Amino acid sequence: MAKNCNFIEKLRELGLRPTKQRVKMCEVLFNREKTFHFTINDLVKMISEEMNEKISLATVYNTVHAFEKKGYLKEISINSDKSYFDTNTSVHHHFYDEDTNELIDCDENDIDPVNIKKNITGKKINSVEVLVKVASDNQNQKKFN
Amino acid sequence: MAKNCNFIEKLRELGLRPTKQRVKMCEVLFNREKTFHFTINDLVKMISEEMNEKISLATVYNTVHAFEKKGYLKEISINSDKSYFDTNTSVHHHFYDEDTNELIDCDENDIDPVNIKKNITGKKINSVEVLVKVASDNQNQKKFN
DNA sequence: AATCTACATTATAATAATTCTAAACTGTTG
DNA sequence: CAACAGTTTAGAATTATTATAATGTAGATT
Repeated sequence: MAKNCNFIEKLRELGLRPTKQRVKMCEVLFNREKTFHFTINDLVKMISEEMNEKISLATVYNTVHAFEKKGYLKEISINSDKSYFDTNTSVHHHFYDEDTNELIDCDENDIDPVNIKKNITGKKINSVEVLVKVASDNQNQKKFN
Repeated sequence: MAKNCNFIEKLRELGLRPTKQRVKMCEVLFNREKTFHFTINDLVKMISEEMNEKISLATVYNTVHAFEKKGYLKEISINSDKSYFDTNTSVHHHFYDEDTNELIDCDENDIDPVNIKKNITGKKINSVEVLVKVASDNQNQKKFN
């Protein structure tokens, strides 16, 4: 991504008022070489450490959800007590390391395209997500009957 | 599943003491024709309505997690504020209707097996979950730059 | 059958993530 | 620059889940 992006313009295009807080958050989230995953808590920490700024928790929630709704962030489903977000909004899948709670992007070549043969009538497919959980020790699963 | 299963025996085999509460929960969860999905809240409601019984919320959590650890329940990842569990512990995937918040089992034939070509070194794959999100209106996703 | 003990259950408190609220603030439009 | 609608904010409220500590109970031991 080019340096000094005009996030103000970008936000305006989206119909989001380019407030000080939103521009700061754009810088933290999108002014990077690589995409990354974060929780709300991570993000608050990044804002305060990298930008030396304090943005109210409620605003961080609001803004993350606004960006998500516009399609610039993706929420990732993990069995967890917290939500993970991803600045990589392209179609891709994840490994989740259950030992370290680490979330790792799958490369395009890591998983073959998922072939969905049936659809729900009257519904469109919004997303197809594969989550591969890995760990050092394997627990096996049985049926009750 | 056969009627009047001896859940007491089953629990003992698992190294779980067959307490009154656990047997009741087995009846609610496993004494059925079809597998199903539930949240903790759903389950508490089922216990009180179907069994006319009150089991402490903490016990419900404890027992669900005990059954999960033994492999008789599976937790399902959805972008959500609550955890969903599944009495169907076989490998299968899900449709999630974002309009109604309904979770629907994929049939074996709905989705081709997912081919994972790379693995994380030193880690075993514990599970592969596909979640297909569907909805009436489709929101498109873009990149920020 | 009474007793013992480790494991379970319980009500309640504590914690944690997220959303709500209502007042103060600020881009934008005219 | 005045007005207004959309935003931010601190803090309260809500919701899901876990911890605590006292009480209860299944199963073994006497």
